[in-house]
Amino acid sequence: MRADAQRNQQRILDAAEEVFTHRGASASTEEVARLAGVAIGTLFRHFPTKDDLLAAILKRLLARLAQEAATLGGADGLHIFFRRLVEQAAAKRTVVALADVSVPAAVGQLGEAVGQLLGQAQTAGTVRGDVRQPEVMALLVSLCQGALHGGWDVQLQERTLDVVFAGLAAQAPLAGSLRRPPPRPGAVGGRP
Amino acid sequence: MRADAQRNQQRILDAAEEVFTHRGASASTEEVARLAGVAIGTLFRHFPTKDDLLAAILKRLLARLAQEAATLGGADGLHIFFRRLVEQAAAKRTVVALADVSVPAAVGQLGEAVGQLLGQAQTAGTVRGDVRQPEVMALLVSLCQGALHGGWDVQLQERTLDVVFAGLAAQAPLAGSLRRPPPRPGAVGGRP
Amino acid sequence: MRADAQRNQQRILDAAEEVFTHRGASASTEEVARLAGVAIGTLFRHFPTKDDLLAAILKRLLARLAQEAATLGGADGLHIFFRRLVEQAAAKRTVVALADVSVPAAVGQLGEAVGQLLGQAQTAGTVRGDVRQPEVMALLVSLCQGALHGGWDVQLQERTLDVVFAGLAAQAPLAGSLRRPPPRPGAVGGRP
Amino acid sequence: MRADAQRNQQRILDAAEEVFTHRGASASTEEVARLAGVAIGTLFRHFPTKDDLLAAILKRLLARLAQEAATLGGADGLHIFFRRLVEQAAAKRTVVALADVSVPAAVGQLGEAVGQLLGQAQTAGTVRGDVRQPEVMALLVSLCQGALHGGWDVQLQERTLDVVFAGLAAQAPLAGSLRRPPPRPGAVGGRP
DNA sequence: AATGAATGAGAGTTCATTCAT
DNA sequence: TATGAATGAACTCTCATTCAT
Repeated sequence: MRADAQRNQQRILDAAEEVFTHRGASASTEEVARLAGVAIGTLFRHFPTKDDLLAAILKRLLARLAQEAATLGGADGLHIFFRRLVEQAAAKRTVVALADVSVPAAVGQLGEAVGQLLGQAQTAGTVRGDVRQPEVMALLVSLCQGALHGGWDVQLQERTLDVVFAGLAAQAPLAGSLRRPPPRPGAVGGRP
Repeated sequence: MRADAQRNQQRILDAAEEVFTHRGASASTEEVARLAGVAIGTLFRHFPTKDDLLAAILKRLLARLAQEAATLGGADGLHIFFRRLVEQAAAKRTVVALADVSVPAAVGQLGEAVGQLLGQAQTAGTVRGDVRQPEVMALLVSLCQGALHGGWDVQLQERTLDVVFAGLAAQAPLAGSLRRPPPRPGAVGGRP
Repeated sequence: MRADAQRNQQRILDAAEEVFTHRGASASTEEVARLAGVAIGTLFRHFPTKDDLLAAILKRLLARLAQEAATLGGADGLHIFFRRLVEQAAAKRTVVALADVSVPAAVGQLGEAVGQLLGQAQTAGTVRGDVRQPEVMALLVSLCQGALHGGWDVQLQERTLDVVFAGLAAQAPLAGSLRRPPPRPGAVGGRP
Repeated sequence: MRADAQRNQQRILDAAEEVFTHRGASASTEEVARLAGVAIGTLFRHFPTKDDLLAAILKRLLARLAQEAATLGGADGLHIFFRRLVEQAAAKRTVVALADVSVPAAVGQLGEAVGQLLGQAQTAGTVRGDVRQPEVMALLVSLCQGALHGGWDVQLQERTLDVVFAGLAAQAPLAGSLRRPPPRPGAVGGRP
C-alpha cells in the first residue's frame, strides 16, 4: 500500500498547488481534497496541518525552481532565470502568498542555485563583481511579489526588469554616496 | 455627538492599521473593535463591511505617503522616498496585503507624487531620462513587498536598494539586447 | 410642542404601515424611522418596543376597518365587506403578519361591526339565520390569510368567495350529520 | 457511517419541525441543532442554508399530508381531510409560516391528492360538481391559516367548517348575482 | 490506510434598544 | 423633546481538525 499512499501524496500536492495558485492561500482544504480525489481525512493524514500542506507545496516549488536554475548557466543564465520567474509569478501566486510559511531548507537550495548563476554571470562579465547573492535573492523575491500583486503587463515587466538588470550590470561600483541623509551627489554610480 | 463619532472613526482607523499591520488582512474585525475600544456595532456603523474598513485604511495610508512624497524633492527626493518606504514596509504591511482592495483614486494620487519626484530627479541628473513612472512604481511596490516578506536586515536592504538605484542612474541606455530569448550575451549594459 | 409630537406619531404610524406592509413584520425599525423622517430615538420614544409599534399599527388598521364596516349595511353589506377585505389582504399584509400581537379591544370593535352587518344580512335573508358572528369572523380572517399567502388571482378569489357565500346562504340548516368520524351520509346539508 | 448520517438527518428534521412549529420560522438554527443533539456544523452540513432546512421540513410535511390524503377516499374523504388538517393547523404552524419557501413539487403533490378526494366526493354527491380543485386548496390553506392565527376552540372550528362544507355542498348554483363591484365602495382599509 | 460525518470556535453582519448630547 | 451614535446579544454560515467506522 506504499504505492497508494505515495500516489495520494502527489495528487494532494498537485491539487493544492492548483487550488492555492488560483484561489489564494485562504482557499479551503476541503476543495483541495475534492480536486485531489481523496477524502479530507486522507489529506490530513498526509499533512496534519494546513500549514504543513502549504509548506510542502512551497518546498516542492522551490526545489523545482532550484533544479531549473541548475540547468541554466553562462553569461545570461541569471537574467533568464529572473525573467522566467517574474513571468510565472502571477501564475505561481503560491510562492508569494506562502512566503510566511518559511521553509529555510528549500529556500537555501534555491539560494545556492542562484548563487551559482550569479557567479557565472560575474565571470562572464554580465553582472558586476561586487554584487552578492543575498541582494540578488531579495530582488528576485521582490519582483515576483510585485508582479503578482501589481498585475503588470508585458511592457511594464520588461521595463522594470531592464532597470534592475542595468543596476546589476553597471560598471561603476555600487554607490555609497547616496546612502542616508542625502548630501550632494553628482551622478550615482558615476565615476569609473 | 458629531465629535464623538469622528473621534471613534479615527480610533477605529488607527486600531485597524495597527491590527492589520501586525496580523495581516485576515485579522478579525472584532479585534480591531476591541483595540479601538468600541463595540462591534459601532465599527460596522462606520464601516459597513470589512472591505470598507480595509479600503479606508489603505486610502488613508496612501494619502499619507503621497503627502510625504510631496514634501520631498530635489535631486535625491526619489531616492529618499524609496528608502523610507522600504524601511517602513514591514510596519506597513497594509499597503501590501490590501493591494486587492484597490482604491484607484488613492493609488493615482501616490503615483502622481512619485512622478513629480522622478521628474525632479531626472532634471537633476540623478536618474536617467528614459526611465518612466510606471516602472518606478513597480519597483517601489516590489521592494516594499520584498522587504515585508523577506525580513531584510539593514545591510541587505541597503545593498538591494543600491542595485536598483544604480539601475535607475546608469548612463548606458537600457538594454535591449538581453530581452526575450537570450541569444548572444556579450554586451549586457553595454561597454566592456 | 404637543403638535409636533402628534404629527411625528402619525408619520411614524404611516411609515410603519407602509414598511411592514411591503417588507413584512421583520423589516427593521430603522427603516421605518427613515421613511417617517424621524430619528430612531424619536420612534422609540413614541413606541418603546417594536411590538408596541406593531400593535399600534394593527389597532389603527382594525379601527379603520370597523369604521368602514359601519358605513355599509343592507342585504349585501357583509358580502361586500368580505370581498373588499380579501381583495386588500395582500396589500395589507400587516393585518395578517401581526395577528400575534393581539389587540383584543380593537378586534372586538371590528367584531361588533361585523356582527351588525351579519344581523342586517340575516334580516334581509341573504345569510341564513343560524350563522353566528364568531364563525363569520373566523372565515374572514382565514380568507384574508389565505389570500395573502396564496397569491390568488382574481378568478380564484371569486370562486373561493363564492363557496363561502354559498355556505353562508344555504337554505338547509348547517350540517351536523357530517361531523366527526364519518358515518354514512347521503347528502350533506341535503334534507330540508 | 452512512447510518449515523441518516439518523442525524432525521433528528435534525424532527427537531426543526418541533422548533419552527412552536417558535415560528424565525427561530434560530442553533436551537434546532441543540434540540437535535448535533453540533451546528453538522446541521449545516446537511442543510447548507436555513432556507434549505425550511424547505426540507416543508416538503416532508406536505408529502406526509399527501400520503395521508391518499389513504382517505369515499364520499366524505375530503371532509375528513379538511377537518384533520384544520385540527393540526396550530401544531403545523410550519405549513403556514413557511409558505414562502415554496416547494412547488411538494405542493403539487398535495394538490393532486386533494383533487382525487374532491373527485370522489363529487362522484358520491357530497360536493357539488362545479367546484374545482384550486378553490378547495385555497379554502384548505385559508382555514389552516385562520385556525393557526385565530386560536379557535373546537366549537368555533366546527361551526366554521360547517359553513364551508355547506358551501361546497349547496345545491344552488354558485352565486353570480353577488359578484363584482358592489355599488358603493369607499376604500376599505385604505388610509383616510 | 482511507473515509467522510461530526465538531465547534470563530467570522462577518444585523438590529432592537439605550443614552449622551 | 429630538437626535443619532453606541451598544452587544444573536444570527447565519465557514472551515481546520478530529474520530468513529
